[in-house]
Amino acid sequence: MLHQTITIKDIARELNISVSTVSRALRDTFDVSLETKQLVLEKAKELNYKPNFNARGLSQGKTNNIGIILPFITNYYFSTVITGIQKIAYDFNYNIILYLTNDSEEREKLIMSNLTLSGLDGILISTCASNYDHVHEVIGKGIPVVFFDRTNPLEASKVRQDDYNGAFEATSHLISQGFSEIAHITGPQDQIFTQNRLNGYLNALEHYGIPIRSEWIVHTGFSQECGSTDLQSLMSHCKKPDAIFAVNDRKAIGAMVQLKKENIRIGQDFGVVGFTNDPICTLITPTLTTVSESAFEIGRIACELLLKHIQKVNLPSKEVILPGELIIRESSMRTTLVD
Amino acid sequence: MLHQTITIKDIARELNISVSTVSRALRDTFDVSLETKQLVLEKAKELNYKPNFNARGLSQGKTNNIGIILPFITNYYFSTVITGIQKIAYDFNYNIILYLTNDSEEREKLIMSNLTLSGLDGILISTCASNYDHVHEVIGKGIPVVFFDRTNPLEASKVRQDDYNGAFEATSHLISQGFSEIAHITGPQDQIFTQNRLNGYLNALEHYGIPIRSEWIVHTGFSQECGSTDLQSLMSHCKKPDAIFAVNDRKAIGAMVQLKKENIRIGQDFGVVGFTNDPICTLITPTLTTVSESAFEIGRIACELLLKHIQKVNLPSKEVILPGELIIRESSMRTTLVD
DNA sequence: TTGTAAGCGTTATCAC
DNA sequence: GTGATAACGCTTACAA
Repeated sequence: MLHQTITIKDIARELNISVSTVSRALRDTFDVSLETKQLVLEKAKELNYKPNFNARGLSQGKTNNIGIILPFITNYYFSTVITGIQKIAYDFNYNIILYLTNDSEEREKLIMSNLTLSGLDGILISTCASNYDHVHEVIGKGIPVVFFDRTNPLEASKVRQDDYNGAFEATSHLISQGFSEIAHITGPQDQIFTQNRLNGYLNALEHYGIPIRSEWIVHTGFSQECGSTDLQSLMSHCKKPDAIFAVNDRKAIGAMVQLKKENIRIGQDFGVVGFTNDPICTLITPTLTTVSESAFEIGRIACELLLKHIQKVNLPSKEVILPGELIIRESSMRTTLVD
Repeated sequence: MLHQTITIKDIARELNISVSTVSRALRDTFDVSLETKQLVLEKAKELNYKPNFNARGLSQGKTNNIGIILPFITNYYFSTVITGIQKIAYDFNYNIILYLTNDSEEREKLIMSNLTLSGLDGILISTCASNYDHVHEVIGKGIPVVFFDRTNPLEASKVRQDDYNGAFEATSHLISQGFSEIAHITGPQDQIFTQNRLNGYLNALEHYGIPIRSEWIVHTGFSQECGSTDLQSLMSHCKKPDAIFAVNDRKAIGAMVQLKKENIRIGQDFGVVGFTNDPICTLITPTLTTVSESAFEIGRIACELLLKHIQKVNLPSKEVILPGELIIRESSMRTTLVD
């Protein structure tokens, strides 16, 4: 009795009707009598019938699987996005299949090219790549793709936060607190969201008539460790900054760790602002000012959009930009009481 | 040309051979000549052939998909476990499909019963349930299941950390630091890992001849907020503890937040130890003493074990217990310099 | 070593 | 409304 699964054939046989009728009844099509439909559903329940998705997929050309491709899941932002995606997917009876690129462009391309495309109805991707042939190929095969978080110049649907305005507000806030030597520590230059945050920073400085110093813009990685080393290298210049705007909270925290080591009073003497609103912001001392990203919403909206594309083949692509919100905490307040 | 996919038929036609030969060549079976194999592989590459996993799954009765069922992914521990699982799965050409239960037993059962079992070769689960009929049903159908993290009394393969010893060491450490009024804040009583940590705590007290006070054992939820409220309620007793061992780092941190509010000096006057070794432990002030869990390893080993079960039908089940390691930081050190 | 044909569980296209 | 039957792409006896 091991591995013996119930199929529509079994239902058909027991009910003395044809498989096509059973199939129709189960799918609730219009051309089946209410009576037989009842009978079939009852019998299906009785036998504990579960549809075989491989067979269904093979004959319909769809699978109810969507792929998620992203760099990591071990941070607040991405894991929350996935939770949002999962919610919608689950509600609409889609499975999500997870692929991690480790922020490696090579790996991302490998995954995409090996992708069992026949097994995926659509793809949600936060790309770490700097060119997009591999995405083109997939789109060319008619598989809908929706980008989230990290964006790109392709003609495709995208869901992301408003990086430019968030960065503009963050920088403006530092200026309003009286900081004027503001550095920016960020990630690789080839990411568009990185560029947007940089532009927000630059335009805020410009807007307030503060000179821009290119040596105060540091491009390294996204990790906390990079935040620490970035700060170190900034402090080695003869002219030192009195505040930093970091591309994300992890780097901001890395910088704070280093500032503490150098006995610089965060808030009072040195302003720090991050980006993301990782829950950790409220746990560290001092608490970290940041720009909130609606991670769950981004996941939710991206998934909804993808499902629409899956349902309707030539749906025009669409870009959704969610506003962030500046959340002011101790790390940027001159009046903070550091404990 | 949209959605037009290359099948083995195309390869067969172009090469003037039969589909079965193509199939054999692609699967690298022994009964095909080296020559034709070469030809087929070349042509496959040329046409950019990608196998259809639905078809393959349907005919072989396997899918190369494994399901992961767990409460959340938005914390360090689970997201790291998944990363470990993903690594192995990817290396062996398996996809992982993610299901989140939100720590709801009802939801877990719903997911399991709706599971497109035909679409899954095996399941990795961190169950939040207190009875296991739903798991039995799946195992009964011959789908291999490996439990990770949270354990249970079923006859099945399991991979988990050594909760008992970790808790024993954590508590012993507090005692060795001179704390003697040690409370334990933990999760729901029906989880076995919770019970194990509780037992470790109890036996350590016993071992050092310290009386056990049942009012100092608080069962609530696993969240940080619960940690704060637990501490509050402990401090409302006339006899107050001078240390806590928390079931996880989140609750420990919640307790620390509350201790700070009450102006109690953590480390010097009040010892705190957590469990997990979330990276946040090193970022908060004071840094948090904890028991490390090998999250990535647990994922890796669980996945390897599952793949073995998938390959070999009647592999005897096996329980792997990974040791934790006490990591001593400021929160439990009487000599700590709190900044 | 290769080819033929049946079969995996569904859905879809016809007839009736 | 219902029932044959072909098809989806692949694997796998069995034959040659």
